[in-house]
Amino acid sequence: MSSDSAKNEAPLKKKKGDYHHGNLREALTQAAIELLEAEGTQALSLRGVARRAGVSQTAPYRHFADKEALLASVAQRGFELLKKGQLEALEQIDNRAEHISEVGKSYVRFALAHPHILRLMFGPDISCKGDYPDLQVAAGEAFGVIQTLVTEQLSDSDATDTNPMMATLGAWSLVHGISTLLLDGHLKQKLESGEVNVEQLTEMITSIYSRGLKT
Amino acid sequence: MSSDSAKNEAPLKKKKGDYHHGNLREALTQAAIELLEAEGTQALSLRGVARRAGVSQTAPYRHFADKEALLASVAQRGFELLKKGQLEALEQIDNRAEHISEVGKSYVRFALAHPHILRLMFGPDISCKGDYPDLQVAAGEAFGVIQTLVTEQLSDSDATDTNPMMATLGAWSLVHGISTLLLDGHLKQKLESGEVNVEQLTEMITSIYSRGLKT
DNA sequence: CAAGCAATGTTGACGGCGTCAACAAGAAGG
DNA sequence: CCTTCTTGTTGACGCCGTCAACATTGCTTG
Repeated sequence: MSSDSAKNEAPLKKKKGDYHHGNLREALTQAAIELLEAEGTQALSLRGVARRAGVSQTAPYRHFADKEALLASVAQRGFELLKKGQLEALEQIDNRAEHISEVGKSYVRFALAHPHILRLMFGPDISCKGDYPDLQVAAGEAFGVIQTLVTEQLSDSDATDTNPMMATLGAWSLVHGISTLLLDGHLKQKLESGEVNVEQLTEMITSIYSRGLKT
Repeated sequence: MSSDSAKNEAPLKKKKGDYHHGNLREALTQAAIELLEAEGTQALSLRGVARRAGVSQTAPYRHFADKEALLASVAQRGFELLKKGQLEALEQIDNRAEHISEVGKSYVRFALAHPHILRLMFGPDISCKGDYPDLQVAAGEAFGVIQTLVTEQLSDSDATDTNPMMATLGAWSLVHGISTLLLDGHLKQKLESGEVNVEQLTEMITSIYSRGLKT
């Protein structure tokens, strides 16, 4: 979005001696993402985030109601990034029939690239997602990408008795299930036994589902 | 395994004045399950578990290396319970073609009945599952049930080019994805918009996948 | 049956955490 | 310049997981 201009109006690190930071909310979110990707959810503390941003332990409370609110901000970034990845993956494929597999693979790719963020986006660390409207909007938009694809695929086929929303939820469940099982290490050993890599697995599985949509 | 005999050799609550408990490992696991189901992972503390079992805060360390080891014990129970539910669901259905949907529904039922335990079973709270052999065995057995079903279904059809292991992983991903998305509240609002309940959704989606297996 | 030893439970302490109340420094507007 | 609001700091509280040191109990072996 915004590249740093010459004036440097939004410092991400506080300069020593400055009492006011200038853009602490953004800096905290960024610091949280970095710590999260490096250490995981368990190791992510509000105090640690504050330290990394160079402020005192209670400074975050001027910008976030509590730790969960900061996590929600991170999760929102996650959904935005996920949507972006999906759209980019789609741009490169013309054949409509391959769209579902392609967006599935980009979903899995995102999960493997940002495991901790994905868990934050979906897990229980943010107990009530309804409390964060921005987060809900971002999540809804990412879902919308899948929804469009599945609906297209259905209208291309002759399966008029299949509810588009239900079919979408199925596709989402499928790629989400692959992703979370992968992250938690439940698929790794089984993949090795079949000499198949993750991309191939995703391709196979989404194909099976996609085939089921056409009848 | 061992049922309590007349002698009551395994008290689950320590009697006041008894220095030794007799079966603290079991009692702690049970206490952890109760607290988990009542309050969720976030609120589950080792000290709280010890309090509920009526022992001091460090007593658990005689039976578990650390908090994670206790959680692993709970997760193991979860897998055993899941497998049991799946087998029971299967017993009641003769028609082989309905088996996948049926075990899928029992998986989702388990998830809704024990959300916190399911998250423990799969989530990152137990960081390295390989460290707990009993847990891995239990997880493997629950997976085995799905594997048997999918392999049966494949051999009933004429799809000889589909790898049974990959098809199994797909089925697992599907029901696992439905379950976790449900738990985290991502499907609820979408279900309402389509006036469909959870059982129906699971039925529809597993049917789509199952159909894809037959071609 | 007694002595000793291993197993099991307790007490007290340490540092880290999330969060709150009280205070301080700077910015903004008259 | 003086007031007032925003933003950041200090210090404290009660939790947490975990460790070391100690106490109690029950089993084993002579």
